[in-house]
Amino acid sequence: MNAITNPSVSVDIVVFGFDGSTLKVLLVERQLMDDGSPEYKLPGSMISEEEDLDTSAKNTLQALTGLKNVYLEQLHVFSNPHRIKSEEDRRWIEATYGITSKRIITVTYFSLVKIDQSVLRITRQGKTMWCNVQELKRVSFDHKEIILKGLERLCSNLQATPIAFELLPKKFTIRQLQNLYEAALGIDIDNRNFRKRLQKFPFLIQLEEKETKVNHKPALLYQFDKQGYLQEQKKLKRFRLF
Amino acid sequence: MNAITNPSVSVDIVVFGFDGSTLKVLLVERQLMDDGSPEYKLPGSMISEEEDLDTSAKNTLQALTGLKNVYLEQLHVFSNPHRIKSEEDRRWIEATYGITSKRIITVTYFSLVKIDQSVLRITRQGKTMWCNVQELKRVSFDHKEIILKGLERLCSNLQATPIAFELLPKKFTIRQLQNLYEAALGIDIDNRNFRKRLQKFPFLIQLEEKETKVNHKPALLYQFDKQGYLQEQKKLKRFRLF
DNA sequence: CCAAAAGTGTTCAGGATACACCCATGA
DNA sequence: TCATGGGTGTATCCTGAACACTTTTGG
Repeated sequence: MNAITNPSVSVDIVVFGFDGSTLKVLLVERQLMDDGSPEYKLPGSMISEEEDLDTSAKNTLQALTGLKNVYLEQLHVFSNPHRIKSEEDRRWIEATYGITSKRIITVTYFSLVKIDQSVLRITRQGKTMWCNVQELKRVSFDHKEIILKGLERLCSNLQATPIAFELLPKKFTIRQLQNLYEAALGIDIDNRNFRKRLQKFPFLIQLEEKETKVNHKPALLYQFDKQGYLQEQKKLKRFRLF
Repeated sequence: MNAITNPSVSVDIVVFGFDGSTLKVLLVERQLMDDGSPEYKLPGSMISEEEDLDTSAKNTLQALTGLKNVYLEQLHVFSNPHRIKSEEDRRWIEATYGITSKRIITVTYFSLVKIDQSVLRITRQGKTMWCNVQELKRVSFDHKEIILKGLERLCSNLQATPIAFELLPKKFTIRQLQNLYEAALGIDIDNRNFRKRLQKFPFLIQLEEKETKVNHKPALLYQFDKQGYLQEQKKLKRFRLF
């Protein structure tokens, strides 16, 4: 990171991904001093004095995971003066950033990525891991609380905006979209009614292509017309996908 | 404010009030050095190292305006390294807080109060003013941008949660509630349909009392059953008021 | 008795839900 | 030819929108 570091403010990013059936969150390995057992935390870092926080979050994410051009929005500020509890956490911060300040305020970000082969290659290079959201165990600091806040945001955004397409591959099937809603919101959706609803959403482009190599009737592939959506969105009312 | 001040983080609070027909935002006077002409800003201050930010916001609001026990939630972080532009602003900050740091990150809060006689008495003691949201002129720093963010939040909260009652007096009429929605969202609502919708909302208590001293048919007064709502809210689905 | 806002019901169109069978492909 | 998930239509219910007149009070 460049130039002067602000010793009391950090950014942490909750990155969600979807592999077609389950929701994942991206964690990075934290080197522990004592025993060698690995522990995981959210990607994050102290901020530079010369960047706004959106930029800090973007740069941090790229530095730690190689991800860029991903969806990113501010989530919440966590500021409890005692949010860094353990001696171990304190020592890790000192060793990593040379900072001994007792109190660090973290501004958290909410991010979504399409998990495809290139993303898997990139994220495997760093010491990162895609963890199933249902099976989170130990995460460092108060990062579990932050992830829960991210999940809330995911649910409300899924219902208010066409954010789902940030999690799906460019070309996707209706079933994948439905699986995403079902997994994230924890609900069952009637497939026929879901398709009917999608017919009224004007920014889904049906492609000529179909799935291949599946041993059942291959599904048609679709694409989200993001350009069209961004243009119309200002003028028109809100389009709800679900 | 007590103890150590963090020189790079502040809180600013957007307080909305409703006088029965128009939406207001609370501003405090800023003493200018040069000419004596008053300028207004949002209530806010630098933070103490010993408080979480919710507490800082609460205390700041009480210190500057006398308001307490009001609705308060985190709004957004404004962090542009050049958000403090003018020399005048810089000098004001140095004179007020003794801080010369170039960059201040502000964590903003969204707040709602019921404007009644006692609130008017309290807020008139400080150098504060309730400004009509439609008629905002000069406000200091980037506070206009912050107020606009607050307005967005107000609109989405009004549609998602029963937050309207934080802006109305304890006992209110249906018409006041409708006026609030119309003013904040900038829409017209059919009164009959509005009343029908309210009948399905289980936490409105119709009182025996009526308006007095109006030279037309007096309206029945209602109260929001906040206790009941808070209890049921967890178990049940979301109640949408509008 | 007049002015002003309160309060009240019905009709209609569009959206949400529930539900069962045939189709295309790989193995 | 079988197993697997893809894709389709209809009937019913519910919700939201449009719309006009009578009632109660103060002056």
